[in-house]
Amino acid sequence: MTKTASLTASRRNSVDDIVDHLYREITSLRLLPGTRISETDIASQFGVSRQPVRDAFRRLETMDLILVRPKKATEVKKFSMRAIEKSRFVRAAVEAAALRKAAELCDKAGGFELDSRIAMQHKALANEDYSGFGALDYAFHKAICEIGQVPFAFDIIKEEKEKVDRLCILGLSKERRMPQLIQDHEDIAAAIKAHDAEAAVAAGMRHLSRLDETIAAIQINSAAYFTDDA
Amino acid sequence: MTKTASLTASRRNSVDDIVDHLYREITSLRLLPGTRISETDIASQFGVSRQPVRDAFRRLETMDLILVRPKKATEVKKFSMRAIEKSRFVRAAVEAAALRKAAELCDKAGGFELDSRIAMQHKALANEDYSGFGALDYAFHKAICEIGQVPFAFDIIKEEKEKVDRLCILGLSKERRMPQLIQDHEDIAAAIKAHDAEAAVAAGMRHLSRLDETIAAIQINSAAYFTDDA
DNA sequence: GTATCCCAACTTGGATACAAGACTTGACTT
DNA sequence: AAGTCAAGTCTTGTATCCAAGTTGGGATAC
Repeated sequence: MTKTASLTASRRNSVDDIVDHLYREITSLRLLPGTRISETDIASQFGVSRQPVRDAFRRLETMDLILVRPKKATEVKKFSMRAIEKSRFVRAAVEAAALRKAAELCDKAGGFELDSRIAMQHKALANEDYSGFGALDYAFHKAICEIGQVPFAFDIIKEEKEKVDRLCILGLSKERRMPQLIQDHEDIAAAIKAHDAEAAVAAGMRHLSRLDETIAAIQINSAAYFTDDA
Repeated sequence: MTKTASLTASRRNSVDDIVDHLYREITSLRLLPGTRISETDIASQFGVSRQPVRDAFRRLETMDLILVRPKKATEVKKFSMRAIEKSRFVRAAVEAAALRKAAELCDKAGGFELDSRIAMQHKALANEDYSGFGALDYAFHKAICEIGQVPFAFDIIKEEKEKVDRLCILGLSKERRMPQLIQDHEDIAAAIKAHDAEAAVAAGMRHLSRLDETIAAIQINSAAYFTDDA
């Protein structure tokens, strides 16, 4: 989650619990876009009054996860292609910048780090551990940011990635895409190790573009979960 | 503040009014970082109960503008160099991507657009209209995004720019920097019109780096408004 | 049988009362 | 005179009540 994690740690009250719970429910798609949720329902689920739930709703609202329609109802926000394109653009820009830095600054230890992460991905593929691949994918991109000495870049990538990950649950299973994604990672790692910034960026953008196809397919198959804004 | 108190609470969503008001107060630095604000105080200022103010606080909290310390107090959040660096990185990455696209796609009309905006900036400089320069600066960067056909890129640039603008009020007056900034804009426009992406990015990064000096100076002179996190 | 209209039940928004933690200030003790 | 402890007053957190608007269903008229 975006917030200041270190500070919220000392603030474990019921509001945070409700926010966390609904955040997970929504991002995991257990609560589908368009689902109506009621303050009183959530309140009784947690055994508290409406007040903490209201606070939680305000936070989720500014996080753009729910849509509060006064006097009518509150529902899980639908996907917006406009928001997705914006998110994709940010991620592409940040990832490109991180890749350039990584290609410039990568040393032997960095190269080894990338290789070992890719090896773990191969192992996950061999073990058919599809659910664990997500974390390995995150770790790979995080390693790139660290090699490029732009650790905060991963914060942004993570934020944007999470937004889209929710969407991708609707798509095909990962197992078919995994070999392709690992191959992309190998291309990226090779370019970084060769200090070839442009090749690294090109490989990174190719990697990202896989997502576009997936999203396009989902948009067609699950049109009901999308707003018709753009 | 007192003049609009009862009027703004007319028939609009009072929560939005409170958020807007506090947002302006904070970003304009009329409310300095560290200033304590109380739910009951704001409530009586607006002539409403604590409830709408609480809702507003939740929104401002997720916007990272205030820090709510339960049972203690709520205060205007201080500047964090970590957050500023992150913001700078995002902006640099997005701006670089927009500049590359703009250099690729710029046509005659786009070049004219850039030139005319720069001409307006020269005029503002001649008229010593320092306060109006800010809007012209925004417009220039927005034009770049539009030429590059990435309109949402400006949304992000604007967001990040606003965060830092609050800080820059503490710095030196713009009048000394204006000629330099306009010169930067001319370099950027020339590179875009020449379809030289790398030169455009280089000029854009040089433009952004001016901010670093300003911020460094402010950090020293106004250390009280900064957290000591980074 | 169908269409229309009204009312009841649902939703969130706002106000108020009370609870609980933290800081301040004062008096009391040493 | 100085240190310590406790009460008071500040803060935000929570519960509950009422207001206002929308929706859907049931009853009634045709």
